[in-house]
Amino acid sequence: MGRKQVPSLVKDEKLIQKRREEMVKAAVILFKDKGFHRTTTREIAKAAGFSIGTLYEYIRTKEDVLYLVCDSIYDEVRSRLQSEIVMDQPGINRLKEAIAAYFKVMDEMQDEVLVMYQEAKSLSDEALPYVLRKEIEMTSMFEKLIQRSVDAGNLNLTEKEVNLLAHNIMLQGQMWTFRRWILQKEHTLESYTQFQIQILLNGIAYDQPTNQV
Amino acid sequence: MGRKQVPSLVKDEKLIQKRREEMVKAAVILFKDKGFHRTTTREIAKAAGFSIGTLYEYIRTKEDVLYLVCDSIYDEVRSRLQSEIVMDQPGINRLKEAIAAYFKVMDEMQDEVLVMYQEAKSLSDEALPYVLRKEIEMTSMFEKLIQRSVDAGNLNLTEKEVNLLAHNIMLQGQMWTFRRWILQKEHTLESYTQFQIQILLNGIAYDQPTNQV
Amino acid sequence: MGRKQVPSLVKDEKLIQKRREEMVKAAVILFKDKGFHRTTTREIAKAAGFSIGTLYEYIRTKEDVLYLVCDSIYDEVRSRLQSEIVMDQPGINRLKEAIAAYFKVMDEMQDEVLVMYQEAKSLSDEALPYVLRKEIEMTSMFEKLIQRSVDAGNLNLTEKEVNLLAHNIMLQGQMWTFRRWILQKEHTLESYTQFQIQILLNGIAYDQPTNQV
Amino acid sequence: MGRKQVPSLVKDEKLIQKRREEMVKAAVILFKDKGFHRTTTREIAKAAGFSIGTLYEYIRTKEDVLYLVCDSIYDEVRSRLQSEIVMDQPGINRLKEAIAAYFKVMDEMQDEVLVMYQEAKSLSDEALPYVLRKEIEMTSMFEKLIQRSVDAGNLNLTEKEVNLLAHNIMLQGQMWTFRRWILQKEHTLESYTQFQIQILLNGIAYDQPTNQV
DNA sequence: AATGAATGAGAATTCATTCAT
DNA sequence: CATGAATGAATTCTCATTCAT
Repeated sequence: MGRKQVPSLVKDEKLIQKRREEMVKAAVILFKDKGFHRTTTREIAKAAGFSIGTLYEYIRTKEDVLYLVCDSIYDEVRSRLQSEIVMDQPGINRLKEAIAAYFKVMDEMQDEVLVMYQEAKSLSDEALPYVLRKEIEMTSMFEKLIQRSVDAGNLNLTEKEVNLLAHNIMLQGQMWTFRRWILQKEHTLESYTQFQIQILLNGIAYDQPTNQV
Repeated sequence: MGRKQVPSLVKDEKLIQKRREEMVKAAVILFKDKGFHRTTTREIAKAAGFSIGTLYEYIRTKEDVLYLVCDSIYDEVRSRLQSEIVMDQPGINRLKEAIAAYFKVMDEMQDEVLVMYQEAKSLSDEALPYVLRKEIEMTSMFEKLIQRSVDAGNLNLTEKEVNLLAHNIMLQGQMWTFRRWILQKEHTLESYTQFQIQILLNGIAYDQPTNQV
Repeated sequence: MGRKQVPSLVKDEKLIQKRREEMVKAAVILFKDKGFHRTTTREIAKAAGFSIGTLYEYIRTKEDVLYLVCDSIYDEVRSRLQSEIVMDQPGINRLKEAIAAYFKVMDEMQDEVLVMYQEAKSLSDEALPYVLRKEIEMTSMFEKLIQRSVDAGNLNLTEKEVNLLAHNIMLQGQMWTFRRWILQKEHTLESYTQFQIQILLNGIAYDQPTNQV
Repeated sequence: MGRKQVPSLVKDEKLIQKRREEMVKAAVILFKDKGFHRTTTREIAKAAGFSIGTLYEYIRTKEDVLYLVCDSIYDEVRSRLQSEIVMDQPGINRLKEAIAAYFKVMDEMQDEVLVMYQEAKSLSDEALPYVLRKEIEMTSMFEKLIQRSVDAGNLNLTEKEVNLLAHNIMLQGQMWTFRRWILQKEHTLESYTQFQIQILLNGIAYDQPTNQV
């Protein structure tokens, strides 16, 4: 639901999925290395293991590859996240765990995350909204988690503050990859996670006086 | 100090500076609109008001333009910041004022900031370090401010935490432009600033119980 | 007699004929719309109702389709013409009737005629003579009709003049389709036919003074 | 007046004209030989004596070349015609001379005429009207000549007949090139001209009884 | 210093044809 | 016989860069 249709000349749906996976996998590596614009369609085809003609049996334009890449990365992030997060129980600790899980996924998928956020801007006006929607969906996942703690009386936040907090979480996860060149020199994922959670939550939680997480 | 030399065929330094300013001004607008790769050197020259031949009298490659753009934006950010921040006196309030001033500058220079962070990755391995260094310098400006509060006993943070906090500040400023499509729909710069400062500081300041900024 | 052999991988002659008819029918529509070069073999196959693989079971190259199209149109023109023309009796009126019948067929088969004369030039040096021969055959049909009137003493023309007159008739029929964009705005088929016959014949017939047809 | 603007990146109008002439000259030869679609832009550039890059400094698309070719041929035809036709005096003989002059120009410019009428259909919907208008203009030149003889009482024709007669003349001129493969085997330009004029006029002129021209 | 015409390597995309299933 | 996925040569067009004037 809500996914942009990328037309293919090939009919076999299974095959389409398989080939596109190969294509996306190859493209991520290339995009990470050289960026979307400096990567040629021929390189993508070659790296994916098929001919340029075959590539174009599964997409319409080079930009389609970028869209598929972004789409696929979001799906992967979400799927990994869902397997790590238990959303059944409320509470600050659930939220903390979710944040940590999210940071972990960002850490594991650094290359993909980097590619997605660096190159998404090259999507056409038509494709971009689909990708932005996914970002909003992920953000609202955190909003819901935070809201639960608010509802449970563990946090005292207005709606706008909940929203902003969710954005902060999202961006701090991305920051770990964007600023890897400096952050990952000086911090481990664990220390980074610990401190960010502390900053995010301790200022706003009721049970403050003690500074521990 | 630490600026990459961009060679020019023209001798007159005054003229070089003038032409490059025109060129950068034109390029920022174009890059914001179409991105670095989709902007042609012809377009830059035309928008800057001179011929393609003249453009190449003042740069060596298209990438030089990007470097000059990034360089110039950093200088502008810093210069605006410095005129707003009083660094002579320590204290949490000074820090808060600095953060607010930084957010304000980011807000005023949204287009430029967007261009710089979106396109800097297209810089060559040779030019990139010069730009990253500027980012580090700006970050350490905040580090110093924070450190003063630590030294003055207003904050209790390890060196790594100071570093991370500075990064958080930097990124939150950028986030205001990156996520403008969603943030600026729901928040004003003032409310955004207020809340981010609250999150950043209240969790770590000694004088917590009261939730004011 | 005198038809170019287009090889097929399929043995069943009935089937070959059936498939080729489907293919030609589809191709005429496409060629009329987009021209031979802008029409793809895939489109032809699809419009004909079978797969690209099947198309190539019945032809060797795309040009074969064009040849089959031209060939088929000529056959259709001739067949329609023969059912309308009575060649048994001589006389000027027979000739006039034949011309009118020919113009009528051209009018009915406008699309096909247009395609044939516009695209025949794309035939290879090998195939072209077969098509030209058909044109010559049709021309000489008119030559024979005219010659009969000459032999019967109704017209006074040299052999070369008979030939040229036949060409004029042929071209005036085609002109009705070629220049449809202007002619068919200002004339009906009937008025066009009337006047052309008048021009063609009254100048050369013995019984001139009266200007009637 | 009424000419489609073909944009060029080059500013020097003189140069544009010169290069386009070279380009058209080269293209006519190639188009005659292989047709528009089978001729590549690289071939055109090479034959014109400049690089592919330079070619595209003077046109926007390949189709522009075709338009320039058609446009230039029409201009050439008209200019040659005007230098041969005296339009000051009326009379049947003036008309006959004009027809002969037109046939002569068609004969001299066979290659160009062939190219124009075979390939004009490949023009876009946007460019085609400009070319058709030229055809109409030429046709109405003959209309005017015929009308004069009508006005002078030498011919007795309705307006529609005048129009159709003009079309006949136009097409007979073109026919000399279209059907060159057969006509020019059996006729000289002179005999062709003589006979066509006789057919066209003798049937409609008042002074008929004697069949000579 | 300024200009802008010339260059050609390079990039995306198409499409006739083949061939394994 | 029928299918349609695979192929890659070929084509149009772009654009950073140069250099003669």
